[in-house]
Amino acid sequence: MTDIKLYNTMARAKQDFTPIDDKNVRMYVCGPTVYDRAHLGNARPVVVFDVLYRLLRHVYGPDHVTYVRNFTDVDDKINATALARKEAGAPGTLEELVHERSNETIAWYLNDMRALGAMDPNEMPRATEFIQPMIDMIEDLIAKGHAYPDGAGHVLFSVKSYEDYGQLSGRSVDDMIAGARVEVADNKRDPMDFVLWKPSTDDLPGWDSPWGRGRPGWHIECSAMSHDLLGASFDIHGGGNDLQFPHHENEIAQSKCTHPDAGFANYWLHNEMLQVEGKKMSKSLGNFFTVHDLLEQGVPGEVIRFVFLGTHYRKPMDWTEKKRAEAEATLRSIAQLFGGDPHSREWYLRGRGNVPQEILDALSNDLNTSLALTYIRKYVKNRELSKLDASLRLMGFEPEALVEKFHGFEVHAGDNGVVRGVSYHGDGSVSSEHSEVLRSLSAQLFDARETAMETKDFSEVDRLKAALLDAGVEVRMSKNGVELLPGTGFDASKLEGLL
RNA sequence: GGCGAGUUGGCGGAGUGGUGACGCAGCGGAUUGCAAAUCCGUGUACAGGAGUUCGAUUCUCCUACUCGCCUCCA
Repeated sequence: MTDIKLYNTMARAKQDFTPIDDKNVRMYVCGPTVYDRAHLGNARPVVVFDVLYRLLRHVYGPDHVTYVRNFTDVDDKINATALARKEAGAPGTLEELVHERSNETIAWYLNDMRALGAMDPNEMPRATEFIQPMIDMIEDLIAKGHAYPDGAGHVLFSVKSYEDYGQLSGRSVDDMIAGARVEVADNKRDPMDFVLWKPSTDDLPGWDSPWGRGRPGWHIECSAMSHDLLGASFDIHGGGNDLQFPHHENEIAQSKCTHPDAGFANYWLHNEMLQVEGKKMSKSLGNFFTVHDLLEQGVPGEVIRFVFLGTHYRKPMDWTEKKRAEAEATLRSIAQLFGGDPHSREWYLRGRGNVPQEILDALSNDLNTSLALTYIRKYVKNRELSKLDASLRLMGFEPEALVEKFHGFEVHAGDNGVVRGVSYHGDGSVSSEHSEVLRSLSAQLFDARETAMETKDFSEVDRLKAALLDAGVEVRMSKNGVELLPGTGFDASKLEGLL
């Protein structure tokens, strides 16, 4: 069995991964707050942990891994949208409108993430479905002396009651107070105490609780949901490193205090943040965009995934136009390898090959996806289709989809000594009308070239070629034939009048 | 101010106690009517300083710089 090594934030070291139960490897990843479209940064942990999920399934078996990723659907921004809709005259109660907004953004999220090749987790719990377990947990924390109500509808967690508080993020409560950037509130016994439950006004969603009508704080949901779905002890807990503090620290405090004898999560994995052209993505810098924006612009999800996997998950990843273009070129070459020559399709017929050990070794070494992609490039270069196919699949790329999306459209005109004619491969991205034009042009260019080879007058050939290039069509000629490949900048209108 | 991460060739990006991937770009060549594509070849890189060592880019310390978190945030 492949030995997996993972960098455990808790230990600040790469460790051998040993699951609690190798028949049920359990992973929890903090999911999105579903108030709007997922931005590109939201997609990084999804892709990172999707690779880990696939690796775990490969190593332990697809039926022996449980992956849970939550949706946070208790949030003021969701409420604000719902309230605005209600005020604009939308039918339904506020609760219904909140639920409607969450449903809407969850559907967007799943569509976008699937476009990136991310598998759906086994469970995708919503915070609003786990209010009672949260209330139960809060009551238990109060009973054990780790939390206290303030009498005004809040319940707070007492960080001083948990001596290991700060272990994950390497901070001490005293240091943080010294940093003096903590919110001062007179209902807190300690400035670092955080909210488990807070009151809701009438215009906010709320649930009845022993402390009055209210809603849960942010951190308690993950403690409650992971416990319900994975148990008091599970293997991996993941998320972006911005969640390390305070979110994960607080989760640990809540869960460990509720279940003092359990280990909660054994391995804590954190991905680094994403940047755009060297800068943090932010609305004020004008470099903020969603996954959906990119997809709409015609950037295939596979390209986004490929770019993401090119950088190790624990390093900041810079999304740049140049990387986008390089990834697209690489995927195109893969597609042409699989789809270009019918003879190469024997890879379909031979069945699935084994994943090369070097790929497994790379991924098992704390998800060295960048190194794995290096091997993938090597397989492309050496035309090792079986290895390439198996490796791509493990990393979440479907060769069939790559062929369909990136092989694009090409026209061959030529003479193979037996048959003289025109063939083409299309994926529907070029209309049939345009494909007819291209087919005619390819035949015309081939004939013109044959003539020119005898007369040595290449003016007509050059005229056609220049016009095709201008229209965004790549032209490849040899004595065997002509290939026309419309590229991303293909403009069919520029071909009018050539025929 | 506190905590943490990082600094590898033109760019991106792995990795290692013993001359150092890979991709892109560049350069040279083959090929091509010219190109494109392809193929072959090609690179005085490991922030600076000190230390450990037979030997460090890889380990330790210091300095500089960059970035993140500390507030909703993946």
